[in-house]
Amino acid sequence: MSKPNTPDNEVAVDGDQPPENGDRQETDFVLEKFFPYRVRVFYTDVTNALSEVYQRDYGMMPAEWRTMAILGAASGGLQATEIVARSSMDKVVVSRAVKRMEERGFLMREANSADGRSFLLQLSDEGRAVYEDLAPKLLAVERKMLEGLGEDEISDFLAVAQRIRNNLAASSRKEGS
Amino acid sequence: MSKPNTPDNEVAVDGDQPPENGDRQETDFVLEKFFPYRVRVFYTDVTNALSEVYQRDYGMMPAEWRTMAILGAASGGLQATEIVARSSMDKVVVSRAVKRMEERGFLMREANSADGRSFLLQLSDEGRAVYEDLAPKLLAVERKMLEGLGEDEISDFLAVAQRIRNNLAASSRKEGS
DNA sequence: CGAAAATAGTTGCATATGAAACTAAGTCAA
DNA sequence: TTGACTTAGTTTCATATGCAACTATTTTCG
Repeated sequence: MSKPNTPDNEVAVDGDQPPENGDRQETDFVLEKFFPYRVRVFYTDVTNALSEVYQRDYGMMPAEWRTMAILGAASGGLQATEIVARSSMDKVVVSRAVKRMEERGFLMREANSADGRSFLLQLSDEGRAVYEDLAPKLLAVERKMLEGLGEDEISDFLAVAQRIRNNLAASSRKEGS
Repeated sequence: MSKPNTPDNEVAVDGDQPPENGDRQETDFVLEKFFPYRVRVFYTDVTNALSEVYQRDYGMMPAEWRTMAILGAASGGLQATEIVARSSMDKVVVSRAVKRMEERGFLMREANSADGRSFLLQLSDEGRAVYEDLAPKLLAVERKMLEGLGEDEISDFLAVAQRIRNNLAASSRKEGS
């Protein structure tokens, strides 16, 4: 398994019709070898491992946890916009996460005197307690998933991911006239 | 198991952790550096690049494209179960993708004489034409995103991803039973 | 100034999702 | 056989999602 979808120019040889489980290649597309497919499978596992924790312990959704993670690290109040920017989540998603967290008493919204359109968000005491409980657990999950991997392997991995993102950004820029 | 939404553990922050230095800021969580966060950002870009194509050209959803990818590579008819197994998608998702593709004339369902519960699925001529159009385009996207990367870099990347998955599988197995 | 454009955030709508219940068919064992 | 269990696939339901339209402010600039 080195290169994804290596085109080996194989022409379909499909003499008759097998009764079941036919598996002949007509084209050189094989989902299991397709790089994006593997990325998805990988991502699914990673993300499930995390959400299992905050879902199970506090019934939180991904957007809520991410919002909490950002607010937990901040000292003053943040605007929702900053959370959007730093979480790379949709603004609608953030809006709803904030709403739900406020309802649950995890965060407080104060009017922003500097800008009447926005609010300053910060964790409540309860929210902070949840954060202090959850953050170490999630860092433990991270540690566990990276177990046995060297620093360099991890940074290489991230570097490759970044280069791929750059490639994609470049090509979408070319089309997005 | 505990009910959802119910913290089944102490929220209290009692030091069972490494010695602190007086400061109560013990949690050092930075979302932007958190490995799973980066994986998500990466995944989002990769997946968007793909869906942009089949979405734009044929209004297909991810599940439909994946179903098509598997059927396109097969010669005989496949059961939905096989698609579930090979796509790592939920069976409900596959069921609905199949339904929609049938409605659109992309695939055909015949009764399975060997097993009355299931059906044999295969692409219609129209579906195959779409597949033959789409597969090369998506392989091109894959090529583009991997541009400038060596084979070894890619295989290292995938190997790391696999090791992480193994770590996760191992730890969930430990908790599971 | 004040009208147009931009921005923060929310909401409406149409669709996507997955867990669990369900139907139908097959398998197993006595 | 028959009745319990398993499996394939669909449906139901409750919730998640994101685009676009919306309200309410602020900014821009003629």
